[in-house]
Amino acid sequence: MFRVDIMSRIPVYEQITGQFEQLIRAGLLSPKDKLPSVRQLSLDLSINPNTIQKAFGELDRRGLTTSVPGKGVFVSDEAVEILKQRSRQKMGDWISLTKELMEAGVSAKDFHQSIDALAGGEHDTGK
Amino acid sequence: MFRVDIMSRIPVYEQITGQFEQLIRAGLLSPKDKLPSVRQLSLDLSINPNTIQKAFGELDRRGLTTSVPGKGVFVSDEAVEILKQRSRQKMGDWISLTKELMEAGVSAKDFHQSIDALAGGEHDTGK
Amino acid sequence: MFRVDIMSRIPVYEQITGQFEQLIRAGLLSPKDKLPSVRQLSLDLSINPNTIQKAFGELDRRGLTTSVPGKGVFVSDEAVEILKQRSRQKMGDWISLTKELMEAGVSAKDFHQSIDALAGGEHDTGK
Amino acid sequence: MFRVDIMSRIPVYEQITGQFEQLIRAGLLSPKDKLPSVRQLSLDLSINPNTIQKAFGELDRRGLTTSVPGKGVFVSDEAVEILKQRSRQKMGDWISLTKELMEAGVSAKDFHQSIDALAGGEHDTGK
DNA sequence: GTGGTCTAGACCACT
DNA sequence: GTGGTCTAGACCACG
Repeated sequence: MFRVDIMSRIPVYEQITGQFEQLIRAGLLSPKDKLPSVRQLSLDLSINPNTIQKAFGELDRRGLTTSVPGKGVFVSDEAVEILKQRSRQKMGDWISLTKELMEAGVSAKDFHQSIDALAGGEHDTGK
Repeated sequence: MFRVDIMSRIPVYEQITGQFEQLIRAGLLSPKDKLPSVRQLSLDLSINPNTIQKAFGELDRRGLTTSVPGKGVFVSDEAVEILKQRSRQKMGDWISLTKELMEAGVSAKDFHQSIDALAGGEHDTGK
Repeated sequence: MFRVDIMSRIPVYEQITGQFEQLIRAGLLSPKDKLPSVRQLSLDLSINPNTIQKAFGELDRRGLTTSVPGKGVFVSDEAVEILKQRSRQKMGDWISLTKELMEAGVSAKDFHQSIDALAGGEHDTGK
Repeated sequence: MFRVDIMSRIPVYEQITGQFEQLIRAGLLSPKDKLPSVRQLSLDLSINPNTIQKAFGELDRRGLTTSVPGKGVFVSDEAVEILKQRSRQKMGDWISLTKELMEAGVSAKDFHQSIDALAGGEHDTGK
């Protein structure tokens, strides 16, 4: 279920937090669900427990999880809302940036092509 | 040649820097060309000299112009290159951000629609 | 805590930014610390709020502070690192320039004397 | 008399102008003296004539030489004065930079050591 | 209360 | 004439 690439440039703990966020967004992990224990995940991924701990700390700091000492780490009630909120924020940033680039001369066509390229070319250019 | 909208929510001095950047990008203003004087532009646009000064200071800071006290403000030799460089940078940011949003579940179709909306609405949404 | 010399030929706003940089370098002002408000500092130094504003804008531009409208101006998390980075950069420039001057015939002895002169005279030579 | 390093990062034409400046500074080349011809220098250094031409163009642009079509390139009367002027300018820059670094916490001792290192250690630290 | 922007009018140093 | 700085006083949006 989890994949961690030791060789990647992006920190391992971020790879972990990222995947948990995906699971929550997809509804595979819901509020009050329990995350795997630090020890267990550490063994499964062959990753230093400290790194797992750091990832969990990040999730906590972002309000996505709640740590209950002695019991485990649980998805917070507001997790879904927080993720939505963050997406809205980023979408706002994306719109601002797109506007700026348009003023700098980038055409709508350029954007459409880039998007198709990023999406894996599952959309034909003819529109 | 210049248009300033005093009612816009975007600061007047930014409107001015923006238009000068456009002129340089379009080649209507080339390296070593002289910009209008602070006082002259102030009169033409009915804008306080201080505001023009702030705009020119911005252009200077960005390396697009060189101010020579007592002589005037001139387009720098590197202006065009700097603008290109900045566009490249921003395009890179845009791609990263788009990728992130795709991972968060935004579909290619959503992006295509947003782009068409942004390309269609020429005027400021602000105010 | 602050001293501003209105008679100095170096602009007041630069004197202010300089002193804040000193405070940060000395650790008397740490990341997330709040700077005095524009109005308060304006009263304390008997300096026009606009001038303080300009100084704060400079600090912001340099990444040393973060302005939060309605709340205040705060030392940024990266401030210390930025100052260190800038010193490294300037030291590199200094070495290049010194090499160049040596090639142009300036002797090591000349440099030693200049340094002692600069280190001895604490006050501004200006005016 | 001339040495050009093809592998160096600094452009060949700059290496050439640099060496001519040295000769003028040292008095080995005086006002009204004739520089070697483009063809001759090209053969001696095994360098493309265009590169030599570019170097000579630079010297002309800087006012150090005067090209007389059909006769040759001659050291200008003002060459020595221009070089002195440039050194004064650079020395001013050096002083400003040194002051700045001192304010940023670099001690006089640090500077003395750097200078000795750059000069090749021909000056003992004991002072 | 905070920071941010703008106007009006003034002075300086430099060319 | 030019750019650069400063003062005085005002208004806005935000928290």
